[in-house]
Amino acid sequence: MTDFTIRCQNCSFNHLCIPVSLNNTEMNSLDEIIERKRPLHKNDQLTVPGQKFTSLFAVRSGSFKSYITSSDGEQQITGFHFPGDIVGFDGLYSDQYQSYTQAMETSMICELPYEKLDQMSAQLPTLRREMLKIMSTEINQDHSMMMLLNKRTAEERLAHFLTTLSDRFSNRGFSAVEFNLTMTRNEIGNLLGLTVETVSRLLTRFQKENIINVDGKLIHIVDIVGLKQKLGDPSSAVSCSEKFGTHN
Amino acid sequence: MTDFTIRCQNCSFNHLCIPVSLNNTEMNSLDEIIERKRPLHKNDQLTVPGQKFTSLFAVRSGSFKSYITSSDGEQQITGFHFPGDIVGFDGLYSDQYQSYTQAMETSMICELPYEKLDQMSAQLPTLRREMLKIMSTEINQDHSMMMLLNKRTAEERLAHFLTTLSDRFSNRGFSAVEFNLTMTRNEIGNLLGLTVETVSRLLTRFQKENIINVDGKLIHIVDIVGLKQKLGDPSSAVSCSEKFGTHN
DNA sequence: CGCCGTTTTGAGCAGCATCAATTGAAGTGG
DNA sequence: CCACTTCAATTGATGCTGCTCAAAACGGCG
Repeated sequence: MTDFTIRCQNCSFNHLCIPVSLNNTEMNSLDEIIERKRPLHKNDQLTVPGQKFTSLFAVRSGSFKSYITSSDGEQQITGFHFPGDIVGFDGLYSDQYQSYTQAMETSMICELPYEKLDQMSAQLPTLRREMLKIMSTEINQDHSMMMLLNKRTAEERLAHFLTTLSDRFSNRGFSAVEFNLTMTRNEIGNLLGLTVETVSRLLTRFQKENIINVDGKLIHIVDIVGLKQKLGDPSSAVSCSEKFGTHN
Repeated sequence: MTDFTIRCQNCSFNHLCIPVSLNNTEMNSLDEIIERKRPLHKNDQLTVPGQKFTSLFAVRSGSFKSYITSSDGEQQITGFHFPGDIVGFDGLYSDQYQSYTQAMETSMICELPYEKLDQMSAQLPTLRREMLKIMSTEINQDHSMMMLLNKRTAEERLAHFLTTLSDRFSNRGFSAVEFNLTMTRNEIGNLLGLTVETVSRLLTRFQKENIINVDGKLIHIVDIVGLKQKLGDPSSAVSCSEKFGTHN
């Protein structure tokens, strides 16, 4: 597809992405099979349940949410995705994607056709291993999430969410203390098993406690230590870091 | 190791296990690398967090629970495992298992040394694909679990749990309507984000409503239709079937 | 400017947790 | 083999966290 002259080599998120464990030669082979497509706009669907599984996708810019739905119309967000994240693993199960993956803003993706990826992985042990590793990470994150949902209070959940976002942005070279939420309060609540009202109330509470500053979608973390004290659990298995954007 | 003259070929759970998509030749190669070890006893740990990742494990008989712990001592059960289930995928992430996997009764396992499995998978596309597929299933199940925990009432959660157990036993050739719980009420509650008391109260309520019969650990499902009516969600993405024993 | 989706704030309520006590079952050792 | 200990399960009384319902303020966009 259109190239846009982007290569894994000079991608600023390659340390988070599939290439992380590949050497230069391997990265070049990977580059060969990647299709870089035109941007998606806000609310565009990258995958939809039932759609034939063909590819994994790496987020190049922007942000996505993944969610599943139940037959009675309930919606459950399973993760938010930022640059470097891989999505689409849910599709391997039955050769059909199981989730919606929707752009939360104008975003770009790298498409990794699975057949080619699979063939490459037969030759490259590191690639083979890396894919399993990413899926394993996802599984561990989901397990941490189960603990968060079952054992933590609303306050602890939101504190986890904010510190995790902070970590993720930091990993990507963005500010760890000031960032824009691309998701609504409603979506945050959906992920965390809380209502909008509770999320809103907690954000204002945190602000009153001089832990954060909230200006609409803009979050400024004033007292990161105070925020971390609100985590029920100082450090869980997979640290919940990178959790809130589970590869789906 | 001691052989016990069990082979995948004649294992009554091979339709649920890794061999499901392999042909006879492939299954034989797999058999070559499997180590069948002596039985584990109740409460024995198959894996422990931090332990070096070496193998995946297939449950051959008995049952296991997997759980993670947080630094403040909280424990979160992430799944129950029955014959044919594969456990250990959590270890790929950092070359160390992340969870405890503990026998709930006297149980047998097949050990699949990962290095050998990986080498085999370079040659066998079906095996390669199958491993990813199993992990993908696990991820989808975990996502269903998130919806269950975030959106369903206590009653709906327990109804889900019971129907899922029923399905899983049925898949394994056991009775779908009468089975023994190998886990305690406490462990059920832990998985479902409920307290022991709530689980106990609900079981007695279901019994009063003539939906099930409870005699200690022995559950008899009297009215499967009535039970399914209690599910908030008649059919979710991965049906939550096979969910409650997530491969960890 | 006016509309609509999002966010905030308040008041009241309920589902499930917590605390407490009893019973039952299982395992242990004398 | 039985007494004792320990753990699991049941049942009741009470309370709290976070949900529900409602309404107003805000903000982006055509």
